[in-house]
Amino acid sequence: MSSQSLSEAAGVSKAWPFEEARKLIARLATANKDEVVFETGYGPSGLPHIGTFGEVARTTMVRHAFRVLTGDTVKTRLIAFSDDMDGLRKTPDNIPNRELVSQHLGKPLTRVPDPFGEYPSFAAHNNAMLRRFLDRFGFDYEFMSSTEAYTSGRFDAALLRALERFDEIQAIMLPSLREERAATYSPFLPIHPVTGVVMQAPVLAHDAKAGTIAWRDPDSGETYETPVTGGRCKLQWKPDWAMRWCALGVDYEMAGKDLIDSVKLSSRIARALGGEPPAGFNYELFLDENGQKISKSRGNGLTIEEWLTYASPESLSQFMFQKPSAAKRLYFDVIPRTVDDYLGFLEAYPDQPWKERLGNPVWHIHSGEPPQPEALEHGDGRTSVSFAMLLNLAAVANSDNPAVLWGFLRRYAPDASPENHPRLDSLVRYAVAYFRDFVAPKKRYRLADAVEREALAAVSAKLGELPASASAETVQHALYDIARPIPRYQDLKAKGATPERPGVSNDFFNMVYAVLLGEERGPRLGSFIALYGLAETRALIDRALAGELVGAG
RNA sequence: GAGCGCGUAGCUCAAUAGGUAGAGCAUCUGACUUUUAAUCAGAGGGUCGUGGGUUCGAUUCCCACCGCGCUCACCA
Repeated sequence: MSSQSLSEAAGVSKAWPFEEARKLIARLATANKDEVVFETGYGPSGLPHIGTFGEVARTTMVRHAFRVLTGDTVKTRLIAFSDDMDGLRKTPDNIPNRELVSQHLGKPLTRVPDPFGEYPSFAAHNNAMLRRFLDRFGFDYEFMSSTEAYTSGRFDAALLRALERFDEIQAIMLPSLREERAATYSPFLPIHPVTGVVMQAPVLAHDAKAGTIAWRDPDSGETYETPVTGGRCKLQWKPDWAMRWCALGVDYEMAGKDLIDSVKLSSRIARALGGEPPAGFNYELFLDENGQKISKSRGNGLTIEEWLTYASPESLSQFMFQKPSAAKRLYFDVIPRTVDDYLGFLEAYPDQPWKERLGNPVWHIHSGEPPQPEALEHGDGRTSVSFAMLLNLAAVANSDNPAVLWGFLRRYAPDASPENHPRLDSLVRYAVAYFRDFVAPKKRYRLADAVEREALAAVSAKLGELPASASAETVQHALYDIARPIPRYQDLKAKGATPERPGVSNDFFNMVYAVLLGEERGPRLGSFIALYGLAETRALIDRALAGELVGAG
């Protein structure tokens, strides 16, 4: 496992981050640059979502693969670019103070007040949300504000170049637009000197030498001559993207498949500006359970908060690593499987040769340093605990208390604890959350009839007599002895059963599950009661007999 | 109209360097604690969408076709 074999394996790895990184190396060979810039962009709404995570996570994987391929001899940067100079198109539905915001329609988001009253502007609020989001996952990035880049003059040279190539840009853009739109299209959008609105007005004239455009305000009829520099104009989206690539020297940017045409147009514009469009690829979109595109407005699919309620960020990275070029359905059911995929890869990693390690998602997820897998030690071996198993266990334990699950785990591995298995503990907590939200609400309790009430009362009385520390075995036998005399539950066909000492049929236990747990099946009752607590079980029986569970279920 | 993705076991999906198809769940069988599986062992089940081509050999590469679905064509 020398570093030699790592770099050899990296050179031929078929894992997609390496394939992407190789595109960059090829690009670098002709570009004569000493650093590589990765970019991810964010629209005006700025609110981070699961796709935001995916794009940054995937870009970070390519960046890391590139660093390994080049032996970290080339500087890399990841720019998180916020389009906060875009005009506010419509008032969002999900904000307070909508009337305040609606007075500023059309202005750059950095000049719209923050409806939440916490930041100097709406854009500042959204940008803060974005950064908090990215920081939460520990992404390494440089934040960049479009407004700041424009007003600081950082884009000035590229803007003047764009003005110079005005006609070339129009020649690229106009054929892609409908006739009526093409008639008024301008790559430059002046900021109205009086109202501050981002104007979509036809350009009457452009003067590359003076660095200005002339345009007419359609409302007042007044004409203005506005410099394209210093934040007094911004560019329309596709030219904007192209200009930014050139100004910032962006080498790599990926985008969703819905942007294929935009990437093509922006790339042509970038060449017209004398630049080379970045490498990158178009990833497939995420679909919901029914194969529909996930959209925030429709609220289908899965949100990142939902994912992180039931599984770790690493498992989400695992999902994002898998085949970006294939459409993936992203809905609740994929979580447990993805988590277990991740755990499986984590477990396989230490024993793999480099060639396979570099194709192993956990190498990419953890930037080449995946953590040790956590397994339970028991007897002569180690057992890894899968998420599916924990979900099952949570249902069996019928508890949303992690300590109860740990009680079951400790029966298996007495030395295990949340302290010495922290990641397993978080897995337990996720499983419990799943139980609480998806299993518990589906419980359907039923009322006990006269015979069942009597049996349960007898169980409760018996539990009252036993010491609180009674073993699972003791409780189990006590249950048999209670059910045995009841004709309804006698089973003469049970193994070892005699007419004098009949066996106990499943019906007894099924009754307990249905009445006490609201389930058709359940845990081995002796074990369950011993762990759940004798007093707690008696309280549960009291509630069941009082009919409280039926209402609650 | 343009650009994609996907068609593999009943279901959900794998198969990263062409070489006799795998997993999980489901189903069935057996063992075991006098019920219930965080148990163990095993079984069944697929002409890898259709038809061609390249090859000693194709689920894999190429072409065509069929089916399902998505995206774009207003704005970002």
